[in-house]
Amino acid sequence: MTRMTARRRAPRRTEAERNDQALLDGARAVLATDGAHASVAAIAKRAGVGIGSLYRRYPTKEALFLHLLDLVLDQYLAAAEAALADPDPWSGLAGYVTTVVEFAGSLSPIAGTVQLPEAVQDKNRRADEAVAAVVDRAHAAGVLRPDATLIDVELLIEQLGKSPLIEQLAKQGRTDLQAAARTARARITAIALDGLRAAGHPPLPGEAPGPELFEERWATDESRPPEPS
Amino acid sequence: MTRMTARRRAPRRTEAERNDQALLDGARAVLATDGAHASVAAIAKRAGVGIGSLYRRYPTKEALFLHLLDLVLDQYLAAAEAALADPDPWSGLAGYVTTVVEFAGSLSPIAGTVQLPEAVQDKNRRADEAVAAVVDRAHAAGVLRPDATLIDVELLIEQLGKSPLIEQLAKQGRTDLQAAARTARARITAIALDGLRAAGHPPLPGEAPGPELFEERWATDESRPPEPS
DNA sequence: CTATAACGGAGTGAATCGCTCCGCAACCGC
DNA sequence: GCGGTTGCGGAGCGATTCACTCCGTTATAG
Repeated sequence: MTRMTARRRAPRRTEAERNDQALLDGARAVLATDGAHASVAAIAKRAGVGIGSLYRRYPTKEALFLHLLDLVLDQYLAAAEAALADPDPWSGLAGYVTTVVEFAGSLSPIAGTVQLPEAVQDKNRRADEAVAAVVDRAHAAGVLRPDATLIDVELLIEQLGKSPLIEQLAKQGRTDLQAAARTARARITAIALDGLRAAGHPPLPGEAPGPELFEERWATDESRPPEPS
Repeated sequence: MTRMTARRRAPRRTEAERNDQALLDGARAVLATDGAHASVAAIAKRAGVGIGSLYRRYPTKEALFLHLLDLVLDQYLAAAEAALADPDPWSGLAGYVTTVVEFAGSLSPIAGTVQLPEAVQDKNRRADEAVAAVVDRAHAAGVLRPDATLIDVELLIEQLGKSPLIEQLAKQGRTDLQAAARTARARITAIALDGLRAAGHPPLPGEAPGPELFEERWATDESRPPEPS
């Protein structure tokens, strides 16, 4: 092996970084529209990048998804911290929900398909704790309806994050209607938030959902069929 | 295979009808979980029916979907009429939403993929008129918040109808958690309905969504641009 | 018994997938 | 200039999956 005397200035570093960002953006967009069946070819084309370049940066499709997932978890964390920084417990929570709904859709398609490394699971846990703090504060301040649990809020976010309308319009290339579709979803989010606010609402039906609905979604350990080499 | 001596008068006709129903149920289930990529093999297996039997009844996969779509539109219509039959405008609307959310998810995957025959378009229009009447009555009675339009309500239904959680659990075969997931969604629907009720809510953000968001979704005639590659 | 009709599913060609491989261009130290 | 290195795009590969066909089997009717 030739030995690397010193780390030289990478020649086309800038283009590489730009490509990496484009790849991540493209992956997010294609994942949102095509779901779990998103193909690497579609991602590369969307990013304006060759397939070969994609595979130099990421050894596999799954690695790209995991990296993307990691970045999205950072967004979750940042949003939760911003919510806690808001002096008003309600507007903190409401802002968190509206923010997160905007980018939550990319994740769910790969929920059951990948095995999470320890670091990502950790980050996931930290994000959960942060949003739990936001919800707890809202509960303590009496601005969030008492019968709505943390799980309810998280499920609501996930439910609103994945918009069939936006996805279909994106798939049809109707970029002209995209903005209208996003404000339409913002209105629906506002409606849901009004229903989440403490008021004289009738009690919610059924049992409060348990945490297992969330926890077991990413755990693929035993549910994943063993892969023989 | 085992000889069916015990079953005496089991004419093939009955089995055929039973198969047809099983096929439709299976198609609905698989469409809900696999989306537009649902395969005929999966549908047949889910229905416990051979592929050959499927293709004797329906000349093509699309024909099966269209038949299913027709039946679902009947459900929409029936739900809207039941809502109008309810003497209380609010509980009529609320019941409509909760009912429709249960089965709305099956449709959206095939929204942009098929060309609708005239009869189905007609039925679609009639269903739209019926739900418009439900919403109008609620508006007139002052029980529905005035700034929420018919389109808002329809989009809300579509948004809640497609549940990533339920779909993923179904895909993983976690039938044990399915019931919990459904009640969880019912709670979220209840929250949204509380936010839809007339009260001192702050005004909804943005412009009210126009009808084009809905109308142009099924129209595949010329709106579909020839796919450039 | 034979004839008929509905059955299930292996098989088929086409399409698509993740991924590899390689020729080419941009940039480096000299 | 020049050789060497690095990143680039995409044709092509084997594997997989798709919608659909075809046919041998099986239960009922006459």
